[in-house]
Amino acid sequence: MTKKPLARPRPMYLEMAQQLAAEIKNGDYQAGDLLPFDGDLADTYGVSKHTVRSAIAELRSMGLVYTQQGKGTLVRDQGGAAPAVTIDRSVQRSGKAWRLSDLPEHEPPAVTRTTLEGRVAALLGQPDQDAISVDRLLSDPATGVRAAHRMLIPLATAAEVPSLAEVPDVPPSDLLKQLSEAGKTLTFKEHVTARAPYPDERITLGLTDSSPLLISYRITAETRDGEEHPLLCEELRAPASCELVFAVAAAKAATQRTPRRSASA
Amino acid sequence: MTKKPLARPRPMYLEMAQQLAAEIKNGDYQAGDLLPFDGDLADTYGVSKHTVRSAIAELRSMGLVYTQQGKGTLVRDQGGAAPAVTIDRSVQRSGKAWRLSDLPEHEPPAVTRTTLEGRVAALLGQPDQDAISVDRLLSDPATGVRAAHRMLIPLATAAEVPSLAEVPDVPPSDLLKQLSEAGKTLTFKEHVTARAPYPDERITLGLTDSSPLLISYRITAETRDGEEHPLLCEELRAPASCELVFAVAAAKAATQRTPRRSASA
DNA sequence: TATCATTTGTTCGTATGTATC
DNA sequence: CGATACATACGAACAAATGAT
Repeated sequence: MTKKPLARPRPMYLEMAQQLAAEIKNGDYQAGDLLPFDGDLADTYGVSKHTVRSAIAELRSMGLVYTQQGKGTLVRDQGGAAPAVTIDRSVQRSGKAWRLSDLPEHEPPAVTRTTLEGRVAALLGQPDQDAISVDRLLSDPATGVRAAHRMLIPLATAAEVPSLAEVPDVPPSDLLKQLSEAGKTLTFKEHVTARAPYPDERITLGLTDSSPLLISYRITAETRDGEEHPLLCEELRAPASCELVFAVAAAKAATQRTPRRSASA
Repeated sequence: MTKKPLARPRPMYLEMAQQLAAEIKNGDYQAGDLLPFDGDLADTYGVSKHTVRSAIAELRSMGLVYTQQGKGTLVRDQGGAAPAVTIDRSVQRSGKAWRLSDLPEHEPPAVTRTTLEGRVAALLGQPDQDAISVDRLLSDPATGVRAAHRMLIPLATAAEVPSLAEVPDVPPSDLLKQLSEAGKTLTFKEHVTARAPYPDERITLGLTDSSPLLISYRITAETRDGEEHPLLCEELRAPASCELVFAVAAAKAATQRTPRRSASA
């Protein structure tokens, strides 16, 4: 009289999510369509509402659908074709004037003083040193997509170029101009990763679900004595509905030097 | 009798996740430590085990902890400082020889013929055209981290440079060399976004949870008649424990041209 | 404007399966 | 083998948001 565990290799909610995902990508559900509601899906699949919710949570975290309380579960407009917002991370220069393309500010920047720690400290090579932090909340007027931008000016850099610290909440390109006028040759590296947002980030960025966050650090460095010395660090946190675009520099590899310490180059 | 929309209490599980996240980042729990188990946490917080599970699911998707069935919930080794693997996406050139830094292959590449669709088709500007697809599963020997790499050679490009299609499963840098030898001037753009993995991607990439996936498209283009014509598209899918590094080109902005169509530059 | 049905969100309780020690 | 602890699944109740009446 023992129950047959059905010998299913994968959990039912994943099976269900995979099937629904296939149907969405197959076009059975068009973008903007409402998925059948919890109860109906539970009946047709012969499972409980809870299992349906787990499956839908999977679909949501995959970015295939989004849900609105009181309305239903809607299929995302995803030919996978176009991201909601394209954030251009290119750097342009004409003489000592720089041009960065950024989203418009949503609020006036907040200037604070912080201690460098974590990934930022590692990238700047200045753990436990102090820095001026300029925090901005950016917003794309067309879509309402928000992103958080933080410009970190280490005190060591401000000591070299004091004008940076006087009015730190100017556009980032102005800071680059001041560094150029101080005689520095600037290079740029971007470090990109992703993670799920923290609860407070979900609020400030206006995220409805826990879809991932793109994290990008732009390190502005000067090349001195053949070595790169980091001067500034910008941190950008944007929802994954965005796409970051980089114009990649094709460095000349005449001299074969590999100063990178990365495990896998 | 109007409703106060402001004083909304946040859901308990989010509150709990935020507090636990703060404690982890505060150092109350060290890397490798076991979190108190469901039942104890439920008692101390005065909630049900189900709510504890929701909170822990949040922490897991944030990458702060990971769980092992039968063992417990462990705190990730994350000073937030160093990513597991740094993937160098720089491009180096010496004459007509190119050098790309890639992870070692885990299996011999699989060559198939596909039709361009979705984001890749949009980036190449060739919807519904055919292409040669070379799929590789990369693996970092030190950490075991895996990544999926796909090189797409549109038939239009193969028609211009037939040698590409003859042996497509050579290292990407070899393809660049052939393009260079065909007299083409190459430029590179990377488009980076993130999303949660599909179930099959979780399997092939060996992911234990649904932490995000970094998606990067590298478009190799030639500049002809002042316009960029895409030639190749590489798709890289890597777990978010990785970090992608780009050396950003500082383009000269002497002529102010903005051919980008992006909504928010 | 207010009410109401619909649908998702959150929380509880409970039970069973399964991996680890 | 047994205890522990996470994973999955069912059922139920109420809260909150939405849209229509």
